[in-house]
Amino acid sequence: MARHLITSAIPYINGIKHLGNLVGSQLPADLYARYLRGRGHEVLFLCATDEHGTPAEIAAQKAGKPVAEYCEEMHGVQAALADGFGLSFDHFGRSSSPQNHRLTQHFAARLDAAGLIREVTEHQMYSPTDGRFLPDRYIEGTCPNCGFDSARGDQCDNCTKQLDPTDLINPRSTISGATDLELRETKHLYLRQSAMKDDLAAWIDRQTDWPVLTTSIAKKWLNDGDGLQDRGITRDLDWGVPVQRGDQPWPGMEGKVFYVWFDAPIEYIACGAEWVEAGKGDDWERWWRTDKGADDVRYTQFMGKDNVPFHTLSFPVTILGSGEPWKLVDYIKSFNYLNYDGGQFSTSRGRGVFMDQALEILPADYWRWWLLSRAPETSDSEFTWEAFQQDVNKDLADVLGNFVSRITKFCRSKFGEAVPEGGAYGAREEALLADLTRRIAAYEKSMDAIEVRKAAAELRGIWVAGNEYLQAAAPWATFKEDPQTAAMQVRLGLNLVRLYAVLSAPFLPFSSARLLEAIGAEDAGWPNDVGEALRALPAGHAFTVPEVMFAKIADEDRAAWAERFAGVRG
RNA sequence: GGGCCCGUAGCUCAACGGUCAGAGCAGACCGCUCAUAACGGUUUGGUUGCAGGUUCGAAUCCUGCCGGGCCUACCA
Repeated sequence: MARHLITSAIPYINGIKHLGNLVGSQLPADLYARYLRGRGHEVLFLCATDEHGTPAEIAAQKAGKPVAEYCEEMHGVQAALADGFGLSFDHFGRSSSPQNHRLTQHFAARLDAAGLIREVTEHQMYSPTDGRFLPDRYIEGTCPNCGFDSARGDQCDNCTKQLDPTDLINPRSTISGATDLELRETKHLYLRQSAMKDDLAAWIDRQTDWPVLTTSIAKKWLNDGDGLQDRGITRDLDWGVPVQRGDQPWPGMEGKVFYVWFDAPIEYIACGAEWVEAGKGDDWERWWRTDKGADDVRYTQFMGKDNVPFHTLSFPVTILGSGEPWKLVDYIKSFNYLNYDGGQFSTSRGRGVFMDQALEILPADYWRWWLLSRAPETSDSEFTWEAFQQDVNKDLADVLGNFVSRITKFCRSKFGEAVPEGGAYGAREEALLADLTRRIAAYEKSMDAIEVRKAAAELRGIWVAGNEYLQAAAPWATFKEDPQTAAMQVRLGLNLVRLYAVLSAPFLPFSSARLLEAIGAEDAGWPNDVGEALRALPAGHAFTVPEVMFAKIADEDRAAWAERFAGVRG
């Protein structure tokens, strides 16, 4: 038994996430956490909402609420959706928690003491009308290069030229439309990432088993142009962690907060403290401090590719630069993007399926299965309703659901609703055991390596093996000549249902629970020995025939949904 | 502009220097009738984007070209 710390990239607070966000971090992290728990390992799986930054303040303003109240509400909404998808976080925290405030300020003090923070005076656009400094993206104007009239302050979407907000002709605030923007002087703290470039490079070079996606992005940032740049870690905002050195004031930084990308990863750690505070655990440091028991912990992070620089560079600088024995990540699993029907998911245009809508139209396991079995591991992948319908109907309804249906119903009609007695294994059964043993080992290997699509394919193969067995054994034919042998075949088939429920639980937790309940299984332990696992339900054991496990998606539904989610959400 | 990734059967993907390039879906045929008209078997289908090169041997390594995607540091 090993100890596994797992974190999923923390979702931003300003709205409901779409399926692309879900499959990029939280869902695979949950798959891995459930699998490891199933194997009997000790797991701490943490996630939280990322609540600071300009977008949160603006979203709150639009909702007509104080930002703290808005965040609390949205945290509740996201927590409920996470629950709906069966995301089994040990704790779902908040980056705005007091624990994170304290820890973020603590790290800042340590980094400052280590000489890794410097002050920089710079000029930024300020909007008196909005009463705030505006990030480059919140300023629009006419592109000096091509004349496009909606160029953003960081880049022109029309000619792709990179811009500085001061380059724009007739700049205006995208929040209020105000044009009375002025350049103001302001002072910020920068994290001297450049000072740790060599340490980071050496650390990345040692990670030979990480996904190419992860290491290539990290190396790009390390070596691009003049190398790793220092990064501003403070902002002129009201909502956030106040800039302090530990619990001491930071002269010159009054009224400023830490940049959300500085405090967000620290929340991974603070979330452990929240977990204890919530009464769910009693010692978070044994997961996070290598001097307090975290030496034997394996720490795995999950994220979309856009998050990789912060997890391979900025956050490790925070950890290493502190000079304290915090647990550093051991493995980073990153994902590409899931596109929607020929384009990108778009939150602003309501294009694609969002978590709340997904749960309205179908059970969570449909989404979990499809998203995970087609996860964008090696390249971007695409959601289409045709593929979704076809794959889900085939894999879940026809292969798994129908297997459960045919064996339970056959037993009920010939032997009643209890596991039949009699008969003994022959060559066919021994071959099945050998086949399953091999397939389960392959499944475990893929899950251990977090090769999600491969694991799904192997699980499906295990389901298919059940149908192959029934076809070959043909208990409906055997029953006429040799009821004892038919009883043995049916008993084996019913035990396969229990085995499938156990093996499928990481992918299909809700369906797995339904199956175990229907079949009346008391033991849902991972099968260490297949032969033994297939004797778990003894002769005479009562069961019930479950309702249709997976109703098929009809053509009319598919067509209606395709239209409904094509764009423009309320 | 720079960098990275990808281009393999109609579709989604696997093989990452070595037996006839594999699997699922879709298609065709056969079988079964327990089952959600479900299941099983057989089978059609590929000069592995193009052109060169290295090698006894290349989908795999190198060069160039064509096509697609992503990233490029003040959104998070």
